[in-house]
Amino acid sequence: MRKGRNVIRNKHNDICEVRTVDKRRVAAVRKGMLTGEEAGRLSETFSVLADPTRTRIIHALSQAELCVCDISAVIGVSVSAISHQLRVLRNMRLVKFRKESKMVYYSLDDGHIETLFNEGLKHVRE
Amino acid sequence: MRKGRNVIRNKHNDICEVRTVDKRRVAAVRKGMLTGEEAGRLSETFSVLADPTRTRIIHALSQAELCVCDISAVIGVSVSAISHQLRVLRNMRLVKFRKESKMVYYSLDDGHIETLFNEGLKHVRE
DNA sequence: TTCTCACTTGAATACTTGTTCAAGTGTAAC
DNA sequence: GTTACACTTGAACAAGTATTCAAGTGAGAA
Repeated sequence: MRKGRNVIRNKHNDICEVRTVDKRRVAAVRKGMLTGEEAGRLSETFSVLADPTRTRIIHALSQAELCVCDISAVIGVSVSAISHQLRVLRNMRLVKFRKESKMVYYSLDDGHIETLFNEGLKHVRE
Repeated sequence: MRKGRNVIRNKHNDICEVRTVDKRRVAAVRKGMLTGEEAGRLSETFSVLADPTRTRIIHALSQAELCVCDISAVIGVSVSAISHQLRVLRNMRLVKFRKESKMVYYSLDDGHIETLFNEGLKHVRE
């Protein structure tokens, strides 16, 4: 049985437009809810894989350690664009690199992201 | 042993700036590479979870079937914004809905996405 | 030293995206 | 009929992002 509608107030103490329909259910779900910070970090993690260039970089590096220009050749995107994306991946500590004279070799530095990638691939391939 | 640098040509038959360093490795990786379409669908899938509002909606719906205004109340985002995001989730067939008079009840319609969500959460919580 | 090469970086541009606001739909109550 | 309500939708705006281009770095070859 559904409870009556209730007007609630937000933190600014304004009249809140939101009306809850099922107070009990809302309270229960809200209790188990992600914190704003958790939701933020979670979506940030998924954002890394939300770009086709980055997914392809990660996929390529899951197969072999590669230098920047070889990643560029494999994926068919300019060296500059790859370098920019590698910086994103570096900042998130998802790849590591090794310098050998002029060359810079990149490889994956996070097992989780590979798991996530493969889980996503499974979903796409049904 | 590193092979010599090679200038390759792209599909437009222009001289391509990209030089491969290790032809064999590049060829091998390229062979197992994702197609452009696969990479696109993969990153599209991850894009769904790349927004905190959507991750919270999915998390909420993984706990209970909820109407729009209750989702709004749980998450603390306007009904309109929630509705827009629900459309995205509907278009990707990740949620289903059920109408009961004036109310619309949403619930998850894809087990894969819950798996992906939980895998991501595991990563975030270490 | 000078030159080339592999890569990085900053600025600019074009594109995408999330939220708000206002208007609109359809159902139920009055 | 009118009103209230739950939700949807389109337009507009702001914020974020991926790529390109040009310049810069630093290591090794000449």
